[in-house]
Amino acid sequence: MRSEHAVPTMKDVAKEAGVALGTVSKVVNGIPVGESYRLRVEDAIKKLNYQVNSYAQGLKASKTYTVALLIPNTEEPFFASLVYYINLALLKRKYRMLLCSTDFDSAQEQEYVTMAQQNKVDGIIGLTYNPNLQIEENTPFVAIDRSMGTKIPCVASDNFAGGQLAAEKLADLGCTNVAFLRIGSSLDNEPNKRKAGFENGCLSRGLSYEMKVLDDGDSYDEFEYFLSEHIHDGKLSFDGIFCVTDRLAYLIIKTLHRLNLRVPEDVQVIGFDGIRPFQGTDYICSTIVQPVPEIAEMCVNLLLQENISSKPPLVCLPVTYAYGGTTREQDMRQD
Amino acid sequence: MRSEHAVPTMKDVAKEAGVALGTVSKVVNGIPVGESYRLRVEDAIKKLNYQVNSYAQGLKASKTYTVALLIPNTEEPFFASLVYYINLALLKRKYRMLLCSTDFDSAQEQEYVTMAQQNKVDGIIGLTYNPNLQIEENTPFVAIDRSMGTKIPCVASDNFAGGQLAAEKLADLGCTNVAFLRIGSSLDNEPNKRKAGFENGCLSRGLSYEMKVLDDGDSYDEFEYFLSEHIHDGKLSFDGIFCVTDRLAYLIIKTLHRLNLRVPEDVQVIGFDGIRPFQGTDYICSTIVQPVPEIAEMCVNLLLQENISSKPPLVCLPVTYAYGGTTREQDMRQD
DNA sequence: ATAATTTCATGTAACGTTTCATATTATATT
DNA sequence: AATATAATATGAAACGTTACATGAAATTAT
Repeated sequence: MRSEHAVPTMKDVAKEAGVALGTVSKVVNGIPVGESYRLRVEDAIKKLNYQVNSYAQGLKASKTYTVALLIPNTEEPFFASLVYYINLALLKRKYRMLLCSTDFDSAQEQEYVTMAQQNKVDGIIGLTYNPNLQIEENTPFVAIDRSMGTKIPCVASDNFAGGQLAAEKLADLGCTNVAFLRIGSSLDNEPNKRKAGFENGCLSRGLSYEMKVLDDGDSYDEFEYFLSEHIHDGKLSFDGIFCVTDRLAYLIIKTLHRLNLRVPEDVQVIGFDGIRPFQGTDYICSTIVQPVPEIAEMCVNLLLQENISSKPPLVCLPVTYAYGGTTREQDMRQD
Repeated sequence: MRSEHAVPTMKDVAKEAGVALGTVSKVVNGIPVGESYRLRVEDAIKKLNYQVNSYAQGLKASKTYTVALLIPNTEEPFFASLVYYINLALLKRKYRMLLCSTDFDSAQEQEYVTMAQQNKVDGIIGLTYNPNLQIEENTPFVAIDRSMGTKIPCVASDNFAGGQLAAEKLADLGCTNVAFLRIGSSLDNEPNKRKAGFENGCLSRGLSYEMKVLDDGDSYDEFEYFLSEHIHDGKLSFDGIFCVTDRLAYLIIKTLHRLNLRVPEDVQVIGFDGIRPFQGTDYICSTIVQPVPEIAEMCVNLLLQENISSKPPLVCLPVTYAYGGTTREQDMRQD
């Protein structure tokens, strides 16, 4: 006994329309077919409410139309934004996304790469921290923010230029004595170029600067010590701070308030990423904005394009500066 | 000519191990098989680096092990959190997620439901706003935050209790004259019960209260007018405000600052959702926290469970209160 | 009017699994 | 020792699609 809700197949459509199986396939795939045949098939499709079975297609084509995205989590705003735009770029091309959140865990990253290959994804986009991730030769891979050898293209913001831009902005805003604060992975990744860019900018603009760089395991408290050591008579010796991320900037601003320093009156702060709370129009702090939609589009483009020969090893996309209340451009304008 | 990188199939494994196809299938699926056979197959699998083709499995089983998630976007913190935990709950069960961001657009919601069914997903979890969404009978569906008829289970926080809790907290914190602010869809959805709960709490605690409810299309500015109308001699007539979401609370707090009112000194504010900026430990405001991990787990459970008979029409999960700097529990403790 | 050519629908094979009826081997029973 | 029974490996069929070789019909050329 056939189930009452048996899902119709091409065979059913062919029988209903009185045509051959192959003809139905052609109509479904938009391949030209005699007018009368097309109409009959289209009617039958509507009548039976037929929908193609993408699994059978996938089996036949040995293509899955699925791309895995490896990302530490999907809650931090920058990652959430990447997830959103990459998913969008994939859906636009009729691809779907297998979302793998790795929680910054190397073992889990490897596990997901293996799993992704088991699920026979057509490719992987990865923002990963595992320095010796094993990727199968025949699985297309695009990395975000970290070069993983010449065979794998890497997409990132122009982090060096971003660091430089931050220094230049602080100089334009009247700073003379600035600090660079960083916490996070010391892997050789693209975001770590922000430091060199900032240094470069400080030198070319004659800013005196100090660096405080913490590692992944270090305690955030060291920043508080660092800052309080630079307070004399209630005044901070820096008039500008560049934080490696908006996240850090957010925490530093809180710390500065605890230390009875006002932002931006006593010290101006610039972050990096371009986070806007609740998808609003305002940035959480003055910041160097990463072009997330463009990064997403570029990743998907590189991953799915066929002409492998032309894949560049590193694509750096331009960043911009945005005011977010923690700098003093108003004062500048009043001049 | 066979490609050099031909992907190995069960057939290849069977030949390599010198056993039948069905035996390989059993080993792969963990079905007991003679010791010597198992070992030979396992060796062959390792040697050929065989991985099952989930598309062939899907075709045979007419199961896709894919669940579509319909959600307005993946960037707003509450949604991002749902995406994260639902994805996690699905991966735990070897399911994958087809992420569909609808941008609050009814037409797009319908489009995605249709597309999800074309992709032959095993079910759909949806946080949707389209009041007359067409869902196929045989596609399992679980709704979040909005009842969609008796056949479709709905999972939500206990919004009524949350509203009540907010009123009680404000009363405990010494408020006597409070306001409820809401903006958003006027659909008959679960979150809109926060208002009734709050009202109920105010009545039982003898708080005098006022409500300002705006619709989706309305301008946020009306809140600013509303608040400024209640300022006399620089003092706000409310000493407590309950905002329907943390997002609104965030905006209202900014507005209060613009109106030269201090939070929590002049007026205490409680939000709803439990948003923590940058996945930190601190909440963005004092708030009623939604149990997102539990909501996610419940959705997946309900969607994938076989015994259809026992599906409850509405599951309300308990909320909690969390301090987030915009209320004055310190003052209470100092008593 | 017949032959040559083009056009296009047909239907079978194949994609890589799982399942199930059958065949084979090992074990227990008389 | 010979048969009955249990245990288990085998391999063909089927899932729904696409691609391709085949053949039928229509068109053009002679």
